[in-house]
Amino acid sequence: MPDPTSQRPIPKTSRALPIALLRARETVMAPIRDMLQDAGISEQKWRVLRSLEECGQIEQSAVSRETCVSMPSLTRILRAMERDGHIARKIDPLDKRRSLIRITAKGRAILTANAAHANKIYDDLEARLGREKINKLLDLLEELQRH
Amino acid sequence: MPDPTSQRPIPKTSRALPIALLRARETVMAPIRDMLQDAGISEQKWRVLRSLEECGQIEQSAVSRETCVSMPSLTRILRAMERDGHIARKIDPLDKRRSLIRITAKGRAILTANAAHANKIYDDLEARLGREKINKLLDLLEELQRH
DNA sequence: TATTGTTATACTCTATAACTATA
DNA sequence: TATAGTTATAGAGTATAACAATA
Repeated sequence: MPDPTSQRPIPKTSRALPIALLRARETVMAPIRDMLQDAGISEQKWRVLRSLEECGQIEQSAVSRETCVSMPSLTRILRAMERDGHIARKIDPLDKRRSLIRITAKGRAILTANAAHANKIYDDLEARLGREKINKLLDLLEELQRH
Repeated sequence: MPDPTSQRPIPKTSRALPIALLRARETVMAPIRDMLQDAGISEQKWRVLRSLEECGQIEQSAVSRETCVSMPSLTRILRAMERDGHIARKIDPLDKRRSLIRITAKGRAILTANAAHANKIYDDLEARLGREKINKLLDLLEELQRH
């Protein structure tokens, strides 16, 4: 008897998690991209600011994990953000290989300057899908992370 | 009184849909990336094959929408896939601006060659999160698309 | 005039591996 | 030896706009 897994049909793309997650993200990101474009900040930098605001001072590898940006990309991005005064870094005194990153007041100002717009986008989404479903979706996505 | 939306705190990144969707996708994609690497096929080409298998012969703009690949990128990708015999194209006789794309037997062979492995990855995920939760997640993602 | 797809440009991200400094 | 981060390289993606062919 052949391996049953090789006989199962390939699922519809709408029922394949990687594609479904990508499409959903593209949908949700569309208005946010417009916002970030106006603000002159890339998606990746926005995620860095959001993660640092949330986590406080963390090492660069942690920023990489939080933001899903590769370390080589992050090196370049943080260099630009430090030059622009949006983040600051210091060497970890306990382990001089480590670089500790934190958001600056100027970086935080970018978040607050766009908070109202970001909330408006979120409210529009909530009005379309409903708060309960969005929360359920976020719960499931978080659970997927933990596994 | 100030706009109340500007006073609301920025949500945790784990409760922000764009970031949560990205992280979830990175988690799910990790084993699939290994599979595709072994198969020598890019993520984008894999999505093209999956979408064509599902939709039959469709025009290039539709491939772009289905796969979330921009038209300029798709032009390059389809050129390579046509060269490799994985897809075929013909001009739409009813509208000669349109390019109709379909998967070839050789392209379909890539899907079937990796179906067992892909199913194994899916089964592992299902074992961790549970079929019910995965289906609920897919339902919510599909609903997000429709809105 | 509008639309489909291509091309060109400049920029960014990725993957990978080699490298430096530190542990 | 192992780890954190940097650098270098090649490949590929994006956004944008200009363009050709067709409608």
